[in-house]
Formats: sequence, structure tokens, C-alpha cells
Amino acid sequence: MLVTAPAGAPGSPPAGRARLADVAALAGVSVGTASKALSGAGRMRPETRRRVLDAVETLGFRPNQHAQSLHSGRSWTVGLMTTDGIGRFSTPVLLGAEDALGAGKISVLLCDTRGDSIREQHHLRNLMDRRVDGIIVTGRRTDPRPPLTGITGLESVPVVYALSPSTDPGDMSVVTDDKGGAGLAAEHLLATGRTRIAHITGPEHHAAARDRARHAVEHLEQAGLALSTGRVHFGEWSEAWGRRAADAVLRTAPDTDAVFCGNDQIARGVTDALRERGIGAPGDIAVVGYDNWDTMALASRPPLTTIDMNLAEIGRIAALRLLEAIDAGEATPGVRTVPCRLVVREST
Amino acid sequence: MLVTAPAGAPGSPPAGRARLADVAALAGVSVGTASKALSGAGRMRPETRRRVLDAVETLGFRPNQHAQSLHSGRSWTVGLMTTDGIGRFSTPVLLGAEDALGAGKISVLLCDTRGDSIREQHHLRNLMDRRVDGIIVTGRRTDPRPPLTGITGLESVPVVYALSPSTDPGDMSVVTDDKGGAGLAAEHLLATGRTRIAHITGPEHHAAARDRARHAVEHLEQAGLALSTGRVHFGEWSEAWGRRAADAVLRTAPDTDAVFCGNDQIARGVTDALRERGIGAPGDIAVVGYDNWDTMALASRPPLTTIDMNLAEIGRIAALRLLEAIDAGEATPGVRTVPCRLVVREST
DNA sequence: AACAGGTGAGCAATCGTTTTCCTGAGCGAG
DNA sequence: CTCGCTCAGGAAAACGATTGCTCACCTGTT
Repeated sequence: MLVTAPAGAPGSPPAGRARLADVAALAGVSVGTASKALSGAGRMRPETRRRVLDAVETLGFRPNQHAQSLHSGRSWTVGLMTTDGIGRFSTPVLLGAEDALGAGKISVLLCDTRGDSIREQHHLRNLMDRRVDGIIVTGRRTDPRPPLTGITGLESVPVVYALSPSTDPGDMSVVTDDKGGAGLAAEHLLATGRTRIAHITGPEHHAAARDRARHAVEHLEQAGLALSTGRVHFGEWSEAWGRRAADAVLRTAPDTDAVFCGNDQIARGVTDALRERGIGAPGDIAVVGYDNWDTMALASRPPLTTIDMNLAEIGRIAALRLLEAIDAGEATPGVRTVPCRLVVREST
Repeated sequence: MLVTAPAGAPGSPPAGRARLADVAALAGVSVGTASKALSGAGRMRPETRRRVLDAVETLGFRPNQHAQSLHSGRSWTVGLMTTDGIGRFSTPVLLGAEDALGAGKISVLLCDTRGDSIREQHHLRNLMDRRVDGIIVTGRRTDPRPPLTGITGLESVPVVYALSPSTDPGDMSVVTDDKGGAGLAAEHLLATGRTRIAHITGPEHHAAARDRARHAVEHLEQAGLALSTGRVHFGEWSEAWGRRAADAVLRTAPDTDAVFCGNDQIARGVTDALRERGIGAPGDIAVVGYDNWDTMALASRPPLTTIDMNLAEIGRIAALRLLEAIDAGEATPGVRTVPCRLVVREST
């Protein structure tokens, strides 16, 4: 017997998992021939190939990925770094990416930095040690973030930033279209005949709040309109703020006939406040949310018309760009914007 | 030059990442010696070790994990299979596990089956091909699930089931303590002087709903009490059901002074219904939720007293048991129950 | 009959580390 | 002076799959 089984008496089936050498021995060919039979490379008699494939079947052989990776230098793995837990925003992105990568036979290595840069460095080193084929970085906020750095060799691995773009325009980023989203919301309200529109949103230091507000205002201006209360109501991303701000809006501009909210939590707060004051939605005032977070949007009374950012699509596109960069060996820099989708429900 | 650089002119620093051979060449020792210097194995002159370590530093050398894994048979990776998306329940478990494993230098390979058994088989095969050191399986529900199966070689890899236990008692499972949780809730209500307690929960075909209900009833019986409405209100895990059921409770047993809810969504629905009927909480009726899902528990009016299942702890313990099994080479079968925590807020 | 061309299959190097075994130098003791 | 012991460090064999190269053999042609 030329090839020894990993364990067990000679001649007995190998105790551990079968190696290519076991397959080759069973098929009566050399290891190299067996490899070629599997990969389809090289020419050989159909009958020989048959014998090898039969042996593979019999032994339940599966190639050892470590050996393949060592040889090819590829790990068929990408790192997915989330900077702030795995929350409501990064989860769909993550799943979209995992889906797209899985189709390409690539697995996802999960790294959560909890917003800690020490941890980020640690994970980054780990990913490089594992020779990942690429990295997707995703954050909770749409504010730009500094690019990954600090590890030698990083320049040879493609990186895509999803949701939170990189501050370096030479990097690959995939972001949501806040302009388009705000536009969809404004357009929808105008199309349903509303003209006295208020805007309640999150903290001004969040890019998402600023951008959506700016674009909503611009969209209204193009229709010759202004915000009913004359200003944007910046605050928090919470229901409580939605309720408080709704009161303020009703006080300042009682003729308001629609409220566009920066997220679904605020929108839900607004619908609650309206209902408690006996104001009908959408009868008296229409409400539009943002995020299409079903827990909020569907539990609201009435259920919310809202903007869906297509987060899974963002993850999917990030993954596809990464795959392209991996295959091409070079990145196609720039920011890719993914359009939003208007989901109409009973609040408008 | 005995060792050729991967690319670039001879003598120039290697273009790719440095190999141990480069380190050895720079330090003027053999590859084997360099390896020993790094691992601390074997004896050698301190000065020689110094030279190797200096070379490592200079070249920024990091060992190739594929080569190490090929040699050791270990991948320093575990698979994390989630059976139903990555939702509210699996996320904390996942993070807890990732945290505990990260401390052990182990990375997490993420697999989402979307509840599809074809996908599960596919991911499982993939994990086996990658020679993962272990697998954690986590589900959304507390109902037992059939163990992983169908892939040869699986018996040599330790598996821990988190949240959803395996139906096979010989497997390792880590679950939440629904009995203790229901007990905490009931005890808390009794301690605050409530005696007419109702229970509103999710669908009867969910183990979580059944178990919490059963144990709550048993706990009340031990105090010589029964449910105020004489029965458990099974329904859905939704706010709308909470509101509807609250109405039913008020109709059936107007003297009810507390409601224990199967989750925070139901509890929130209950508080909303009470408020809309002018009934004070906790003044007239106290409300206890379950899950400590902050979006619900904190946004509720009043904020909810609720049961926290310590999901991250479940993930952490699952990871620790897996690490033990990996190190010991054998599993310690059985179900491990993780206690809940009572979080008191203004609703009681 | 000899040779060119084609084809099926094996050999061996390679990927980068770890680890075992072995050599040889140096030193102390008899 | 030599024997033997210690210890530093090197050589080489794993780990498992891939692949370029070589070789042997067979067919068809001159």
C-alpha cells in the first residue's frame, strides 16, 4: 500500500475525512490525475475520470480548502466589519451581502468592532492573517467615515464601504439615496394634494437628517412651496420627539396638512400625537415616515406610508462590487447610490 | 541568495507579504529555527531569537494562516448558523458568541439559512469543507429543532444549539429560562401587592408562549391565586393583539390589577389600550412585558417593566461550551439554562 | 519499417509552516 | 588528550491539492 490511511489498519477505510490520495488509491490512479479528473483540466480517458468520480462518491471526498487556499492564495472568504453592533441598519445590508457572496461560493467572516478602533485594528489584522479576498465595511449612520488603515498589506485587498461611505473618494462606497428618498416623499405628498407640509427629523449633526431635510425643502421649493412651519424640526430619532414636535407643529401652523418625518419612529410618535388630539390621519394630516422599519411602520395607527432604503440591495451591490474588484484585481473607485422605494400605506 | 523573493529584483524587499523564509533569510537562520523562535518551542540562544524577532518586525511578517491550518488541521474558525434571518433574537446571541470566541482567537463564519433546509445543507457542507472547529446553531424560536444532519464527518465537529435547543438530548444546547422568567414576573407583581393578574401572550403553538403561561399559572397557584380572567389569552406577538386582548380582559374581569404579557409588543399594546380608556398604569393596572426589547419597552407609555432573557449571555455561554468541547475533543451533552433578569421600569 | 504526432497518465515542484530528527560544535571531566 | 554530554541550529518530512512537464504508448503516414 503506497498511500497510508490517516488512521486505522491498512486497507480499512480512512478514519478521518478522505484525502485526494485516498480517492486516487481507490481509483487506481495518481493523485495528480485524480485532481485533474475533478477539476476538469487536462485530457483523460472518460473511463478513468469515471473511476475517479466513483471513488469520490464512495469515500464522500471533499477537497481540503486550506490546501486549496494555500496553493491558490485565495481564501474564498470576505470580512464583514460592522462598526456599531449589528443593528437594524447593518443587518439587512449584511444579509444582502451574504446572499450575493454565497452565490459566488464566498463565505462571510463576521467582525463587530462595537465602534472601538482598537478592536477594529485587531479584527483587521485578523482578516489580513486569514488572507481574505476582500472586506465590506458597514456602519449604522450615513455619515462618512475614515477609511480602514494602519495594517500593512491592506492596499492589496479590495474594500467596499456600505451605508457609511469612506471619506476618501478614491474608495468604493455604496450608499443610500437620501436625496431621492426625500424627493419621493415630497412628491408623493404633493401628488395627493398636500401643500402645507411640515418636516420633523433627527439630530442636525446626523448627515441623514440634514440631507433629507435639505432635499425635501429643495423639492418643495421647486413646486413653489415652503415648509408649513417655516423651518425644519430637528430633534431626536424617537417617538417621544415625534409627539413633542407634532404638538409644536400644530401650535405654529394649525393649517398643516402633511408631515414628512425623518424616520418611522418619529412618524409613529406623530400619528400617536395626532390621534390623541382627535386629528385624523390621513384625513386631516397625512404622515410619511422613513426606513420602512416594519415594527414601527406596521404597528403605527394608521400604518405608515414610508421610504424604504432597500438596505438589502445596498448590501447586495456592495458585495457585487467587491466581487468585481476581486476578479478584476483592481477597484473601480467611486460612490454608488442605491435608489429608495416609496411604500404607500394608510397614513397618506 | 538562497531564498527568492515572491516578486521583484533579488535583494529587494519582497513585493508581496513576507514569508517565514524571508524572515529567516534576513535573520541569517533556517526556516525551522525562525519558526521555533516565534513559537517559543525548542531551545536557542537569546540573541538568535532576538535577530529573528527583529526581522519579523522589519518585514512586518505575519504567518499565513492557511499554511498553519493545513498543518494543524484546525481552522480557528467556527460556523454560526442562524435559521431564520438575523433578527432581534439571534443578533444579541450572535454578538455574545462572537465576543467570547474573539477572545479565544477564533473567528465567526456567518451562515444564514433563511429557514430553508436546502440552504442549511449547502452551508453545512461549506463549513465542513472549511474544516471549522465547531458550529453554533441559533434560531428565532425557543421551540426545539432537529439536530444538524446529512453531512458525513459532522460527528467529528462539536455543535452547540443556542436559543432553539436540539431535539436530541445528547446534543449541547443553551436556552433561556422561561420558567424562571415567568416566575420573576409573577413574583414581582405579587410583591407589589397585585392579586388579580391576567396573562396575554402569543400563539399557543409557540413553546415560549406555552411555557411562560404554564409557569406563570403555576407560580400564581403556589400563592393560592388564579388568573383574573380564568384563562390564558393566547393570540399573536403583536401590539394589535395586545390592545384587543386588553379590551377582552377589561370586559371579562374589570377588577384585574395587573397584566403579565408574553412579550413587549403585546405589553405596549396593552398600555396603549389602557391609556386610551383612561385607565392608569401602573396606578390602576400594572403591566409587565417580556424580552426587554428597548424599542418597545422604552417607547411605551409608561416605559415597561420587563424580563430580559440575557441573550448575549446565552451566546457567550454557547461559545464557551463550544470552546470547551473543541479543546477537550469531546462534547459535554445536555441543556444549559440561562437565567433571566427582571428590569423594573415605570409600568409597575 | 521508421518516424511524426497525438494522447493519456504519472512525477515532482509548489504553496508556507510546523515539527521531528539529526549533526556538529563546544566544553567539562577524567 | 579524549570521551561524552549539552545544546544550538539545520535538513527534511509532513499537511493536501494543483499543475507544468515528461514519458510512454498508440496510430497513421511515408
